[in-house]
This record gives sequence, structure tokens and C-alpha cells, in this order.
Amino acid sequence: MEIDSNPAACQPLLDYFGKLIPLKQEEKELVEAKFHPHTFAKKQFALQEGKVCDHFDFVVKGCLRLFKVDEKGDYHVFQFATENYWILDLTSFHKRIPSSLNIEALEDTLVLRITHRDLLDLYIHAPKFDRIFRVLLENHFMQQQERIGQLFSSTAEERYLSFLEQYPHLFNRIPNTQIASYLGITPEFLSKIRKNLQAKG
Amino acid sequence: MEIDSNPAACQPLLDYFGKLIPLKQEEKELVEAKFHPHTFAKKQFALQEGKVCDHFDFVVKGCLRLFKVDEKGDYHVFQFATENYWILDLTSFHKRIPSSLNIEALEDTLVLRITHRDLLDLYIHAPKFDRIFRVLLENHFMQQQERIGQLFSSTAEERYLSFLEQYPHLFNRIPNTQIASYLGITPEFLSKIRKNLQAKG
DNA sequence: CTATACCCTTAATCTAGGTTAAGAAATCAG
DNA sequence: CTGATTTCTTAACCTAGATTAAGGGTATAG
Repeated sequence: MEIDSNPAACQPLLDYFGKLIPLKQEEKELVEAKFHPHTFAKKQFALQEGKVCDHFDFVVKGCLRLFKVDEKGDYHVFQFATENYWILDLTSFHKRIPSSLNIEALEDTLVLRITHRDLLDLYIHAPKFDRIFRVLLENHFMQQQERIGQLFSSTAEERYLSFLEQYPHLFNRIPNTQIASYLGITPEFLSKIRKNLQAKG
Repeated sequence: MEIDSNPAACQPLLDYFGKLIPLKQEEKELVEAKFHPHTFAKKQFALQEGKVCDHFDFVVKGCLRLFKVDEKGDYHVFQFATENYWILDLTSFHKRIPSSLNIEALEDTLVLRITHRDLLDLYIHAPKFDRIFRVLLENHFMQQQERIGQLFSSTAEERYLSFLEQYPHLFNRIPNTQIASYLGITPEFLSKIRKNLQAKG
């Protein structure tokens, strides 16, 4: 693993915020004070079912998955997070209740992490972040709604194709088992889909 | 239809906001200035596919549904909104693009409506609303995530039962066709489920 | 009061996707 | 380099839920 976890490495996050709304110097310093780097080796968990999710993570490098294990023991991926994405269990984070989800590194990963306490603090000292996190949440919400729409009215093949379109940087980076789990199908069926598609063009 | 659309009738909304974060007098006045009552007769559309959604609606009385019509002509309900719920197509609203969704009244309905322009204005004049709408969005997001989880790992019968639990005020208020459409199944299959459940207890 | 539209149910048949099992290929740890 | 774990594929069979069709019930508008 070659990950630079130099504590001054908040730049990607400052860039990200700056694109949403320009930050003043003091706001930048607040970000540097409140967000801390954290690394995870491949297969390491960033959140384990049953624990309260006390952190809001911004991925600088690598890839994480947010997933649930159901009563039958099947895995379901809610979300992948690569560079410049956010990941957490929002429900556990806000309600301060044990999470029913897990977050696991699919690659060696570096995140910038803020705790619940520090985020509230950030909101108080710099209300601009109320707006930033509102916008960020709006974006997440839209993506989720799109996904519900697809689960309702598209076949697994259609969903696979639109996954390839929407996440071209991901499909050759993570195993097909994970993609299947994101699409809500079995790896066997994804394999069948891929074979069919190949037969076409 | 017996709906009081007296323009001073912002009280339910003020109550709603006040429960999240106490409002100052001037903020209350801003709410009264920016939100306007609007009524819809049963079956009337509050938003039509193809138009930009320019309004954020708070339901005071009645019931609306947010739904999509897919390529095959099938209907899929994303959300019902009754008293004290919000409804809009967030994607169209924020991106200012034509909506692919519809909103229709299932009962005679009264909403308090704010336009896109006025909401931005509200954020500028009273940053507290950045926070309020962030919290509101967090709540919506959590509900949606719960729903994705269910679509992944629960059978239609389980989803029906949890719908009954989660929305006890709704199931005897709207037709089963609508509930089926919310659950992502056909009315015929819902009928079968209800029969099975009756056979049990 | 009636007619029309909507709503609910049943039953037969069909299909997208799951399950089980098993082997081949690729990746990884020591 | 080598054994072990993970991943991918194929194929036979199975099931939740869709589709089609049809009859009866119930609002509701005129």
C-alpha cells in the first residue's frame, strides 16, 4: 500500500468544497482542523454492523462499499465510494443508533473523516456548511431516487448497462460479484447477462 | 370539497418548522410571505411530466402521490404525501430540468407552496433554513434508503406488512392499486397476498 | 337512478431471475 | 513457486411474481 496520509493533505476536500461554494481562509482552516486522514487496508471494515456510525467520510483515494447483510445471509451493496465520494450510514449517524450496515474497503483506501461531534461544531462555527451539506445531500438523494426508479422498471440487463455507463471507472476495478450485489442480482445471473450481451455486440 | 385556503393558514407549517428549530418572529413572517396556499381537486395534477418542477410543497390536508410512468406504460409510486409531508421532484427542482415524474392528488388537497426562486431567497435572508431543509432532506434520505433495502431483501408480502405498519393511516385511505404500485407489484399479486394473509390470521 | 368508470378478486399460464452444483481461471499469501 | 482462497462461468431445475382474461363490486357524475 502506497497511501500518503500526510495530515496536511486536505487539499482534495478543500477543492471539492470550493467547487460547491468558495470558502474563506478561516473556513479552510476549520476544515483542516476538523477532518482527519484515516487509512484502511483492503478488506478492512470502516464500519461494522451494530456499532453507531460516528463518522462522515470523504474518499481521497481507493474504494469502499456500503452494504447490508440480510436475514438469509445475502449481501446487498447500497453504494460504492471512490475518489471524491462520501460514505457513511446516515441513519445511524443522525439518529445515533446502532447501524444495520457495514462499510468495507475494496482497495487500500484513504479517507478524510469528520466525527459527529465535530460536524455539529462545524455547522455552528461556519453555517456555510449547513448549505454545503444540504447540497451534498440533495445530490445523494437524486442518485438514490434514480436507483429506485430503475429497480422498479428496468430489467437486470438494463440496469447493468446503465451501471457501465454511469460508473465507467468502476467496472474494471471491482469484481463482478460486487457489481451483481449492487444491481440486486446473483453473480450467476450477471454472468448470463454478460454472455448474452457478448452474443449481441 | 371543504378546504380552508385562508392565506393566514401557515400555522401547520410554522408548527412543523418550530419542532425542528425554534423560529424568530421575523423568520415566521418570512415563511408567511414566501409560502402560498394551493388547492388541488382529486385527480388533479400538481406536476406533469415534461415540465420543470418549480415548487416545493408541504401538505396541510389531503394526499398526493409522486409517480413515474415507464416505457411500458406501467405506473410506479415513489412516495405518498399526506398531512405534514413534503412532495416535489427534487431532481427537476434543483437541476431546473424537465421532470420525468408526475404528482397527482388522490384526495382534495391543500398544500403550502414555495417556488424555487423564493426558496433561494429564503436561504439568503434566513440561513437557518439551510439547516432546516438539510434536516428535512436527511429524513427523506433515510426513508429512501430503508426502501431500497426492502426492495433488495424482502418479499412482496413482507413489504406489504411493513407498509401497513409504517403507514397505518394510509392503507384504508387509498385504493389497493396505489399500494401495489408503491410496493412494486401488480394489483393481482397484492390481492393474492391479502388472501394468503387472511388464511393465516 | 342509472350508467360508466374504477376497483377487487380468482385462476391459468408464463418468465425473469434464483438455486444448486461443479469445474476452470485468476489472484493472493507465505 | 505453490497451495489456498476468491472469482467467473455453465447448465439443470425451481419459484416469486407478471400476464391475461374474465366476472363481480362499488363509487360517482350527470
